[in-house]
Amino acid sequence: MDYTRQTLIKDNQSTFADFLQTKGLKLTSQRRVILAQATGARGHFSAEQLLKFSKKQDRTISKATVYRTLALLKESGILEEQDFGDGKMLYERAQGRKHHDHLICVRCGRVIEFENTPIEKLQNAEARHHGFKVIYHSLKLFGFCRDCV
Amino acid sequence: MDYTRQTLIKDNQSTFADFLQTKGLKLTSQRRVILAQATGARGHFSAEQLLKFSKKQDRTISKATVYRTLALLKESGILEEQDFGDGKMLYERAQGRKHHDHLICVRCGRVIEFENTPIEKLQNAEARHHGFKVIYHSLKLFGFCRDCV
DNA sequence: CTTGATGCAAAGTGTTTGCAACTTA
DNA sequence: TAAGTTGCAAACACTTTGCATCAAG
Repeated sequence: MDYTRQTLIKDNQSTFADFLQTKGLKLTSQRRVILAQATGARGHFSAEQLLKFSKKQDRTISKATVYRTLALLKESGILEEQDFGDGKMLYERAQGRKHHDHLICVRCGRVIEFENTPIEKLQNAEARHHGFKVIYHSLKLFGFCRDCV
Repeated sequence: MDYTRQTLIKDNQSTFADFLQTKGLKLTSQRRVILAQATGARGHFSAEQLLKFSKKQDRTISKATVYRTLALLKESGILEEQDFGDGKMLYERAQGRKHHDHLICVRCGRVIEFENTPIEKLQNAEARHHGFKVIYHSLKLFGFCRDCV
């Protein structure tokens, strides 16, 4: 784990602590474990996977607590929720990362991230044309990745 | 209902009949009713709504049959399934219509459709850059519509 | 008359919630 | 020690499925 990664996790910790304090909520040992696992994970993960990882550190952590903490991590901007259409939500680290969209391989499930400013500009122009104010968007390209074509 | 609409519905009927025949499936009275309601509906509708409409024509039609028929209508290309993130799938007529994307108002739920070729071109270029072959895509812009800003 | 389709209710899936016991601040 | 948090199991919402009966071809 490199320096940047360490720094980001540190940021995540204080962001979450501040978020909880501001809302009069408590930083429990379970929340600490779940935060650590969520921000330490690479790529996209499900609630079920997060539960599994968290249980390795504290076997008493429950599914309910994972879901409740996931909601807080989303609300605080530390995680972002993604729906790739496979019936369950996936999560990824959001804080300190730029917005990006996804290419999803329908065969192997691989997810590739990309940023494309020209597309975003055109999206905004399109929205403006309809008198629409965009808050967030979701662009997913489904198909075959290099290895699955 | 105008001439074009009539023609489209006719197309839907023969498409579905052909589809079923090719697969050795049967065109039942329930399927006829559900097809008619699905292709006659305007805009986006849920399985539950389709069941409600279909029951008006034949009160014995069941939820299970609606879901099973919906799968066939999707497979035959007559309907397209959309997930606007409200916990249930929505459907829209697809046959004979151009591909389009959606603006979704997070306050009133209104859905605006748009076509944007330049965006699609950029998407394909982006995919190509990753050695990715796109089969289909989903672009949704969430925000406030003109009346909800 | 054979094979697929139907309605019903039960099962499934991922997620949320009520509650009594327990921690954090 | 007050107020939020936890684990558990039950509840939820949507969708799917097993099965005996029914109907299309």
